[in-house]
Amino acid sequence: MAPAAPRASKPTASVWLNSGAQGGRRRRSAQQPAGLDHRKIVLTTVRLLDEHGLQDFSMRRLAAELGVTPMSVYWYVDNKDDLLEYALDEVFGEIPLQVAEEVDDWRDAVREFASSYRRTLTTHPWAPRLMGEYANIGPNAVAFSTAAHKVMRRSGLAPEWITGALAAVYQFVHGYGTVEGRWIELGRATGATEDDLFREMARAVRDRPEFSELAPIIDERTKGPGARLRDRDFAFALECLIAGIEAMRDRA
Amino acid sequence: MAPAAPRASKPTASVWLNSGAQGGRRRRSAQQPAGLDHRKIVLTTVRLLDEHGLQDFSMRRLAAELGVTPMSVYWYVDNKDDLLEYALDEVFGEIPLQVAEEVDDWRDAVREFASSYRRTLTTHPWAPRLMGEYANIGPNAVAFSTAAHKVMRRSGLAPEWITGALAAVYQFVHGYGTVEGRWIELGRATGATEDDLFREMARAVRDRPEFSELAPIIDERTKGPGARLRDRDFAFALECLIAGIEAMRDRA
DNA sequence: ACCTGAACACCGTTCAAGT
DNA sequence: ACCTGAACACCGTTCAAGT
Repeated sequence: MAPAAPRASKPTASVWLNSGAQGGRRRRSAQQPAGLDHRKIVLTTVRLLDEHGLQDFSMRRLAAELGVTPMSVYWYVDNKDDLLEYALDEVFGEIPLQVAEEVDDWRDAVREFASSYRRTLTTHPWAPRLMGEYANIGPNAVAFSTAAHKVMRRSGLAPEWITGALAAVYQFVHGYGTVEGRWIELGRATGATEDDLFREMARAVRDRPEFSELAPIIDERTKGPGARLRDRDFAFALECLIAGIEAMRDRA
Repeated sequence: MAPAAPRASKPTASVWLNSGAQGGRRRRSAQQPAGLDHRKIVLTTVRLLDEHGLQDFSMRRLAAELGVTPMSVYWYVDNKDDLLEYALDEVFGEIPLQVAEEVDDWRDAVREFASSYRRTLTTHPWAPRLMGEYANIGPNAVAFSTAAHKVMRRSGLAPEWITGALAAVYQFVHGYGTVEGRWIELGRATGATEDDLFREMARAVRDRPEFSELAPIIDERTKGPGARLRDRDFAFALECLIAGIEAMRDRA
């Protein structure tokens, strides 16, 4: 990877903390000389990130993709950080929120939410990385948190436990989807299938003295298709969480 | 932040997949001209990452810290990615593994493990970012996974459910600790306290139409000290997970 | 109002050379 | 065996200028 990059402006907590935060300067509906546009820039950013990953994304590549000089983008966006924060909120907007709310059983709502979020993470493997970097308080991200809270409140848990239970579910789904996305990314970068990659890792671990303990698990995973096992584990873990929330609720 | 950096070598899955992976070239115990050394380089890397964060870490800064030319480091380490992977495995080594194994009740072992791992993440907020980037199959990381598996096997769950249950616990702790570490980092970068930062975020969210739903939660969190609430939520979520695992086990 | 060009201060890394 | 120096191909971004 290799992160470190020169940073001229001091670190701010989030774009969304700025007073008129919805674009670098102004928004115009009229056709501009180069046809540039805040939203067009953000959508192109998302597409480039999806296609080539975070490592290969640069302001200069984005400009080239838009058929424009690097500095043109800076008229619409203050800096790269802000642009990435916009792109991140954009993918939060892809998560459907109504479906979960319309379902009768709160447990089905949790399952629905979990699988939507998981799908978003695997579709945009760069997204969790940015979520770890920024504050996540864009309009779509806030709408998502709000909807998640609403679902968890239907569990019947006492109010003071809602955030804790939500954290358990959310962090699990987030972490799981992140790891899955990383395998997908790695596969694309190296040109190998996920299962081949896993077998290669397994081979490296096998040479270690501590291997004996992990042997059965690794052996199971090098046999079948990884995708099925991942679905199985995801489903089971989610049921653990739901059952745990019910158990804690009934204890009180 | 700003990730993208030029990358000359093609992406490999992990340093640990190389045949003689434990140093760039050779290890020598005798005193070298500049006193450089594989382990010294890794430890200095960890220290710099702790002190200044991932964004400000560069091979050139590392070399300067070591009192040496940038290219000297490359005699011991193939590239920046490999070095960061070494640094990451180094902090995995800080997690005590015996304590959890010696405890009688498997639930106490899980609690012990969870709090150790959480502490490691908050002490090295850059670490989770690297875990998302690399394969995590260094010797210390593998020892950690092995120990975690051993603990979960004591729960009495059927073998095929161990990995799923472990994922639930691990991903929760990982995600939670990552977020906590991020607040700590942000506080250091902006010079504000965590609670001040949270209040600033809350103010930004308050102006949105969707705010009404989140109001009570945010209000609760802007009052008291955030650290206490975070401990409370962490503990509750962990109990949810343990209770859920027990419930799923007893269902079978 | 919108976009360009040149320049600055950084990167990681190669390659040939020194001791 | 270990380390240096110069150079290359990239970055994000400022600043002054064009239309």
